Amino acid sequence: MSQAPSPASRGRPRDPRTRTAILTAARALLDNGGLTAVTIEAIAAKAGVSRPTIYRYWPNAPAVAMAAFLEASGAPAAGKTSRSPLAALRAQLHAVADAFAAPGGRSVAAMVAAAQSETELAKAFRNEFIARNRDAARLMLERCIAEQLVFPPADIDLALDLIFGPLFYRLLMGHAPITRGFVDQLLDAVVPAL
Amino acid sequence: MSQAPSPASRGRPRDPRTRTAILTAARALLDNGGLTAVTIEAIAAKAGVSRPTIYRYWPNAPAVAMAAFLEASGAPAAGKTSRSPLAALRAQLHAVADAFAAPGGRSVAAMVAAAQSETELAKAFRNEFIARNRDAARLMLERCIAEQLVFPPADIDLALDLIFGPLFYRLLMGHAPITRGFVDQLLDAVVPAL
Amino acid sequence: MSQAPSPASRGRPRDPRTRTAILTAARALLDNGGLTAVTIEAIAAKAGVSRPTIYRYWPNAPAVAMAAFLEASGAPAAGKTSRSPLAALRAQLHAVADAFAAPGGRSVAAMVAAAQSETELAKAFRNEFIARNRDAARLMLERCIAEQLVFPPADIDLALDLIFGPLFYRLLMGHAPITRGFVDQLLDAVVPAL
Amino acid sequence: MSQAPSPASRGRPRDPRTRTAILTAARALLDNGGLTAVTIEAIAAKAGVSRPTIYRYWPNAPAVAMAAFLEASGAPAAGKTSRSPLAALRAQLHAVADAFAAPGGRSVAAMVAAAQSETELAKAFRNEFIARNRDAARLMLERCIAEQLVFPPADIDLALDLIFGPLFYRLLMGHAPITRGFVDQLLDAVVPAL
DNA sequence: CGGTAAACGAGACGGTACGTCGTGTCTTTGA
DNA sequence: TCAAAGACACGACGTACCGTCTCGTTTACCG
Repeated sequence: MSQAPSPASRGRPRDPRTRTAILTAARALLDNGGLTAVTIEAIAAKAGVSRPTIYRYWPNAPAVAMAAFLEASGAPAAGKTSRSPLAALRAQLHAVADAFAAPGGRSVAAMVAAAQSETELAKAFRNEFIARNRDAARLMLERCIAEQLVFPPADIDLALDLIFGPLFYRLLMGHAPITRGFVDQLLDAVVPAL
Repeated sequence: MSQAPSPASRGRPRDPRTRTAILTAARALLDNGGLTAVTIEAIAAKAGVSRPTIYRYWPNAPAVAMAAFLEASGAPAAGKTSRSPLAALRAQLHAVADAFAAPGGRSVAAMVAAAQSETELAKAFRNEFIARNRDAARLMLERCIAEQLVFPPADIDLALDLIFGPLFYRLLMGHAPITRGFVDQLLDAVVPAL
Repeated sequence: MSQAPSPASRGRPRDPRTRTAILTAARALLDNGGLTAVTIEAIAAKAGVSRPTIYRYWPNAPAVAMAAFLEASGAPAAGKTSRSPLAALRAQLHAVADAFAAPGGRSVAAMVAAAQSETELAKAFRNEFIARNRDAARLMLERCIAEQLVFPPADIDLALDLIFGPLFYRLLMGHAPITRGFVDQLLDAVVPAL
Repeated sequence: MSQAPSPASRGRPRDPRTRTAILTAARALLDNGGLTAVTIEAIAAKAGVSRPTIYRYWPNAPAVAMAAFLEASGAPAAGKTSRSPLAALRAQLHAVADAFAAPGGRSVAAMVAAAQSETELAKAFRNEFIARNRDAARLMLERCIAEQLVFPPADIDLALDLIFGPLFYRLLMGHAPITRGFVDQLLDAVVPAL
């Protein structure tokens, strides 16, 4: 009966604990059980939240899983700037390798899989997780170039593909383990190629 | 009361058309709709076969999909031996790139995804599809080494990871297209690194 | 600590248009779609009113429907006193028959149905709608008796049951139409029986 | 792979206990709780049957309730033929009155209500329950006429409306109890009117 | 005239039930 | 013995309303 031109929030505000509870539950389910365990039903039960509430936040189960995954996989530990950029890059990739090798690494693979069926998820995964890793590595590479530790490559994106490609390849195929030694070999082979 | 227990087949033999019909239907569903479209229900309807029959051949839907995929992705076209092994390797990878870029490439990604949740599928995919590609490439590489076209690398499997990794990386992330130019750049960077 | 609970209104008075809007919307939904279409959600949307507001007026959806129905089914048109009371009674029942036969008649049936599950509604329906019709007819009957047009029946309530019973029976069972001819036959049979 | 022109049943036959279990559970829920208690969920739980199974038999909850009701309200006890047909009619109506007055009478009202929203249910209720009662009464009436106990009425269906209408009217409105005395009064008024 | 109390809209939230889909198993009949 | 048809329990889906609540805003009255 009266108008409602309020610019900012209208209605009852969302309880911030709801969102957190959902994502925490989803993350836990993802870590055990993998992607198929992340059902709306299970999340609702574990988070103590009703199913419709989850749908108020995300459109379906994989979307929740992706959100939980991205939230959890925060910013990659920033390489210490004190070290040489080449050492920093190596350290950074070691961190990625560790993450992939750890039980949580299965989640990464699961999210890659999930991103195959829905464009929205693919975009989110690419723009958040993938871009995050690439950007960090790109920064290091550019510092190396600036300090003339490596020869400027024709295409820095190709260089990033050369570095990350084999890592994900091993993660997803599982034909060989992802060790620190593997990362070292990888860098030793790629860096001179630039 | 019962006669000779014929050592081989007992009772009504399996109609070979059944198996074919199932795989054909599964393949069709995989190509449109992707992995989620490959349901036992849909296969049964499309193949004109009952659901229990499918279960008599495979344990679940992803397994049928994988079988259909592997059956369809036959042996990679053998590189002409007349050419230089390096050119043959390049030609082979061009073929892979073409396959990945084609609509069927989505199926490859789908199967990678499917292989994440079940060990059995992962093994099948690795031992058939991945190994097939790697073995073909390994053969070429070894010929190159034999003809002293490339320096013998410390680890030939690492070399294969360097080659195939970026290809799958692009396929699965979709952050950049998989062109023949990309393959050429890739080889130009990797080969001298060996 | 708390002062006089001012007997009359405190705070902002209710906007009279709110009540009207809700009842109008409920009535419209009742007429199409029937009772199941009368949901709080739909009323709120149609009336441009928030859901809690409706609950401030009535406890649940059927109650709103009943209120809307009773409000709409105003007093039965008073029979002209100039005519003979018997003719007036007949005219009155013709009006009821017309109302039942009209599309709005479905609402009557719907409210009978609604009254089955909740005592409160049953009481309201009985005391308002049923009583209204019975009282009007009783008045006419008593006039007939006073004017010695009919023999004084033992039980006037039974007489009313004899008159209204078949009408509602046909309305609710739908095994035969409710025509004016039916009303005439009904009266012709019942009146001499008294 | 082969055609299926088998005339009789194909596939696994329905377990007859399933149907019974569902109807029994529905009937129990209907008797306590009324129509709103008859939810597919509750039936499934009580009958130890899965929800989809129920949907394989009936399209929705009211339909199950109706089926349960009709199954339970078997044939009306046939009046002893040894008595006079008038006495038999009276006895039959006494039985109906008893049924209406008993707790199960609420179910009858509930089914009348349910029949208001769906044509299919209305038809079933009319053709089974209503017709059953009417036919039994019609038979008695016709015998009375044959034995010249009552004057042949112009319209026997109207006579049935006169008899059953008030009964249902009281059942549904609840403004007065349904006693045997009421039935007697009813007959005493209606029979001479014919 | 300014404080207070209620009306009101918006929307979050936990529930319950819905009707559907797909799964994997089992039980028949028929080839 | 294979195969087709279909019954069945199970689990999850995504949706619709429910009734309650917590806000922010509005509007009257009353001190």
